[in-house]
Amino acid sequence: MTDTKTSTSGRQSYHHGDLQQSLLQAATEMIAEGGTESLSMRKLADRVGVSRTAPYHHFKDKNELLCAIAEQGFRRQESILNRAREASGTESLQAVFRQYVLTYIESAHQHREQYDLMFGREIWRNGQPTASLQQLSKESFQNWLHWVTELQQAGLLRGEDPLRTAQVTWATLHGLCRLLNDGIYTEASHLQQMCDSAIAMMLN
Amino acid sequence: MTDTKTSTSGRQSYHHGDLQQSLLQAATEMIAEGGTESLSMRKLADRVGVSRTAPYHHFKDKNELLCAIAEQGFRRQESILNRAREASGTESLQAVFRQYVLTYIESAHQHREQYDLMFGREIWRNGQPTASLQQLSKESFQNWLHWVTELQQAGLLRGEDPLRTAQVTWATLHGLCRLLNDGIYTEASHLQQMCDSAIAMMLN
DNA sequence: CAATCAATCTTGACAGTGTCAAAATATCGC
DNA sequence: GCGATATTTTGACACTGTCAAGATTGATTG
Repeated sequence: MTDTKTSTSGRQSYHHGDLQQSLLQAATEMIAEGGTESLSMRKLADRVGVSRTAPYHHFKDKNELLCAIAEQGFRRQESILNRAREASGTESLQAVFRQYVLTYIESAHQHREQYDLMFGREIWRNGQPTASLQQLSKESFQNWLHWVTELQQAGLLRGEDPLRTAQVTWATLHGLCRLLNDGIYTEASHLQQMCDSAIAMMLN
Repeated sequence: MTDTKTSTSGRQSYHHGDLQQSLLQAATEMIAEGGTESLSMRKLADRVGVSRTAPYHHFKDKNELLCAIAEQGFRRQESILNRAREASGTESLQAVFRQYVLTYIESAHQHREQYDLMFGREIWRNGQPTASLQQLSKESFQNWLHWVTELQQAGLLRGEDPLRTAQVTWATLHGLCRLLNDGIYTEASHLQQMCDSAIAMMLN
């Protein structure tokens, strides 16, 4: 009768047509608005216009849904890092590095709730990270490790053991993100200054 | 009739006698065992041997209870820092600083769940931090800032603006704690190496 | 086209949660 | 001993995640 199926707007047939994708999108929005805690499976189902338990045919768990959303975040991070590494030929390494740090933290701040989800206890402690999420996050760090190794060899970054250096520098970025996101001890307005201070600490 | 009141062991009278303290203690234990999420007001009441809503006469909220527990954590941190600063006269500054970093991270790891509570979203984002908790955490950072300023003046730490330096160095510590606690990208067995790597980055 | 089958969605149900209101009980100041 | 006050309890409500069983549809065959 009416147009339904893959159309993202009109749904009144029994089968939604594209529930999985709609769920992901709506859930991402809800998390962005009010954090993981404001996302309940029931409200989500309501928002998409479907019954409470319908989502369970596309995601085994709430946990699995959250993992899927976290994965998207890791993919965004990956693309940010890749863009930076690609630009490494054109500009000065230090400028590229600084830009990356800024972009990383700004992106984490812009998608703060998703960032919290990516590294928060909700997934990594309470729930269980999906196999694919684990792999993705591992690859993400491997990417960082590779770049840090290069930057070290180029004489830009301090430190000896590349692995330790990668861990510590990343911990610094991560710590800053968390502090900014949670508003502890820091204010968002000081972002640039703190970044520069952090970079100065890491540089050779 | 029977001995009750302030006695911490025997309770069978209507009035518990020392509920507030017992609640705090039991809640701390439960959190240490299974994290914030495994602590429910009802289970807590059960554990202390009291009815579901009794705790609400001593803590307005679950939030307030959590804040009280977080406060204890801040007090422990404060004493760790104070001990370090007191020892600054006897030993070499660098050795004292290294010892502090190690102790901080080890303590955060030992009381990981409480540490997550102290800086996690549960309190600082979902709930609302108590006025006293806010003050305590602010003082905690002020303490750190003071020491960092001293260490900078003594030529031990890098950086220019003491505030930025304090923020960034602390973010590094905090980031390491979180990674260790959540087991992301790091293993607890590398703790010492990572600490030394981090310290090398901060030193002048 | 008709019949079967698998995918998809819904309704009903259960145990668990935080927390409010009203009632019960004990302790303390007089 | 009596009344005020502090403390604890029972009942109730709305909300959560998720399981089991039934209803509805679209796809696949004969």
